[in-house]
Amino acid sequence: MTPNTARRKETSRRAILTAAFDLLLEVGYAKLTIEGIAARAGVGKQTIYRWWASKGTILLDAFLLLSEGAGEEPALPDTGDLEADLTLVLRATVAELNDPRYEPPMRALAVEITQDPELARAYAERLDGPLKRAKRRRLSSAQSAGQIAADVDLDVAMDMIWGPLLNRWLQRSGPLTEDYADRVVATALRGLRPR
Amino acid sequence: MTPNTARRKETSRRAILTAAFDLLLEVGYAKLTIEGIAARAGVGKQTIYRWWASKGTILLDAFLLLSEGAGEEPALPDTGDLEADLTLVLRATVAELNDPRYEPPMRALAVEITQDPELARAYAERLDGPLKRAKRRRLSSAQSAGQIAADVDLDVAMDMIWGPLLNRWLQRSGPLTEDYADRVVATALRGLRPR
Amino acid sequence: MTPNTARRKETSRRAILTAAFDLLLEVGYAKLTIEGIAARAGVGKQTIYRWWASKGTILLDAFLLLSEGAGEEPALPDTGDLEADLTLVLRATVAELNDPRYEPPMRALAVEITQDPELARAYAERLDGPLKRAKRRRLSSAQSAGQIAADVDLDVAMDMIWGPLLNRWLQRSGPLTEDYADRVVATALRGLRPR
Amino acid sequence: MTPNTARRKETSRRAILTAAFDLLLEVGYAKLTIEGIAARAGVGKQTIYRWWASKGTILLDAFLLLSEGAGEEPALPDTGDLEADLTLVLRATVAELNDPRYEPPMRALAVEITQDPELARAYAERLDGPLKRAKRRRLSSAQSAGQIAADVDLDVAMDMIWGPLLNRWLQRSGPLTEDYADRVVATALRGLRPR
DNA sequence: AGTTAAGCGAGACGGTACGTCCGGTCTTGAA
DNA sequence: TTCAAGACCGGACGTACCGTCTCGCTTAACT
Repeated sequence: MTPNTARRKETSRRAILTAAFDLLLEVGYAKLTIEGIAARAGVGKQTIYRWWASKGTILLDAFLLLSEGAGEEPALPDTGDLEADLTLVLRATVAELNDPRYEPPMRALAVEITQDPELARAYAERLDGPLKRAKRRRLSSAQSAGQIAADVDLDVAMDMIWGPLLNRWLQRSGPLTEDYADRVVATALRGLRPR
Repeated sequence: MTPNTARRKETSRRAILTAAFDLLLEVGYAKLTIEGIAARAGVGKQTIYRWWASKGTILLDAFLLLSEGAGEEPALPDTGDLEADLTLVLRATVAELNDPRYEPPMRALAVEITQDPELARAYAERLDGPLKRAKRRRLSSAQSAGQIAADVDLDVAMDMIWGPLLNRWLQRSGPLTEDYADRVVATALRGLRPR
Repeated sequence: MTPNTARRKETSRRAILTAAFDLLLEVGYAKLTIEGIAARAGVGKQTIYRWWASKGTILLDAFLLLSEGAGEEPALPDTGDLEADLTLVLRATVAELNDPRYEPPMRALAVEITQDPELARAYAERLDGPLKRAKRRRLSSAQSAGQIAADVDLDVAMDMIWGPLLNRWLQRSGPLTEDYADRVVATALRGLRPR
Repeated sequence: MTPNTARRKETSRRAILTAAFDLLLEVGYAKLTIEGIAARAGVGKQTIYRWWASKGTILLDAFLLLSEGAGEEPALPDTGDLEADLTLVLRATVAELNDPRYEPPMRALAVEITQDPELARAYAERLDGPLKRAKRRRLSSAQSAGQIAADVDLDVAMDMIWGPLLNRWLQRSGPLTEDYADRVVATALRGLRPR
């Protein structure tokens, strides 16, 4: 039943993931079809169905293909100035989310994740995990340096910094600008209460 | 081109929205089809296509049907204790997002919004707008009462309070519990920096 | 369940039958596909599946379309000379079975009939029936005229005259020539025994 | 190009032919696939493609496997009474054609022959040939004995005796009974004309 | 009150993609 | 070298829905 991974054709695998990515940019997610991917990749449909359970898992693998070979764990900048570092990072995130080359696949993946818990798990583990650990390391370093209170829950802190951005992007609840990123960082760090 | 609203059959409108809602719970969003809705509602497909532009707009109207007749603008509790009030409200939100009767349609709507800017606009205006205004009023009241610093950007504040929750729910990036809600409120209010 | 015949589109029906016939000649029966017929006819596949149960029934209808409007019952020539008439008719049959325009569809239909009793029934009733009655009428007339013994079973007689021809054609058990037709007629009429 | 027959594995050959025969009875000709035969025979698909050109040739070989070892040329009974002998033989043929164990494969082979002249040739030579020679010998013997007129064309005679039966079976143009067999023999022998 | 035209339920239609099945070829490793 | 196993490309299958299009019927609105 489970296919024999040893005999898998690597060229076909890459062709499929590349075709999926390219087509997504060309025709959009709504018109992205398995048949289209197979045709573009020069591959039988069965070869796709044999190795992937859904369009979402193809997208996830396509993303992973991009970072394949990168190898190393990613890291956030750590100049010692937390606010400056976060501002830099969030501005980069804003730029990426607005980039017409990355927005469509990311949005497509987000949509699939919303509907598929299993895919969400795989995403969390394979794509988001390394990034999340990098974020946590930076916050942890800031906490050690006394820039974040010792009793702050870093997981909540991460959600409070990146959540608003992602949410505004996903829900289109407002324009996604550098200015907005800056304000989020500033507000998250200083808190809402008067001092 | 635009059909004559005056002649519209109200019973069919309600039947369609109700059928859409019911089917969503029964078969899930992936298997929710226009044909299925029409059949369930005892209605011709054309009647649906005549009045709605997409599945997303049907879902939006279905939600609005629920709150139809409610009439009044919603309001958040205001006991004077901001943290207590927010905790209460976010716990309720958590409960709603976990409710098997509300989760599927909300998630479906979120998915459509992610992919359709026009629907996002309609959602922001008709469904989310009143709620957002209520949230803003409560924070504004807290600001007047000196519980929130005068120079805090209330829009960012709102995103920082509700964003993490929504994000965790949409992305399934972690369990959505009352405890999490409490920690978000507490962290948002006091900020991350040591005092 | 059963589609509404009243709303059936006659142009599509004819386009499908014509396309099936034409394709059969062009690509041969082995490569005749429903998809191909639909594409050639400019019709959705569903329209074919809605009205026909199998490729065989399409073929049968395509044949019937040819004789549509002919209206009248066919008749065999009756000059009073049975042997001459039969010889004429069998030679015509040989010519038809060898005609590259008629052989492929006839063979295809024969193949389908071999495998599908229900289709065989429909064929017997709608296509072969009128022809068989004509044959029987001619033999009956000969019997009345004293050219065939009164106690001969006309159904067996028919099979004995036309069966060898059809069989040789279907089974390709030998060349199908006018000479063969002549010999069959002669032998059938006079019997095998010496007189 | 042609594989080395010397190295051919006899067990696989028999397994394939047996599997084909068994599957034909189990699932019917329409669902008889090369893959299915290979799987049932415990054989790679390539092994089938290496040695057989088509499903029809497999069927033909499967039939030949049945009579393998029989070795001797078959012969029709020859009691001196032609009509009795033929009646006996045709009744046996009727029984065979109605036998649920033999009908499906014979019909399948007939279908393939209808569509494939090359297979028809092979069938005529290897399977039908011996039988036909036996029939011819019996008629020839009858002719020598004066039971068939000297100038009767024995090939036509054979077709006239066996053709109606085969035809009725293939075309399902009527019930295939012993009575019918008897009538065919009687009518063929005495001819249609009054004496 | 009678006529007209819209909305309506129904569902056939031309299409597109689905996910499956199988054909025929090719590759791998064991015998 | 043959073989069992099975991945591969290709392509047809029969199904499900899409969004459009008639078809009569019902039902307001406007003579």
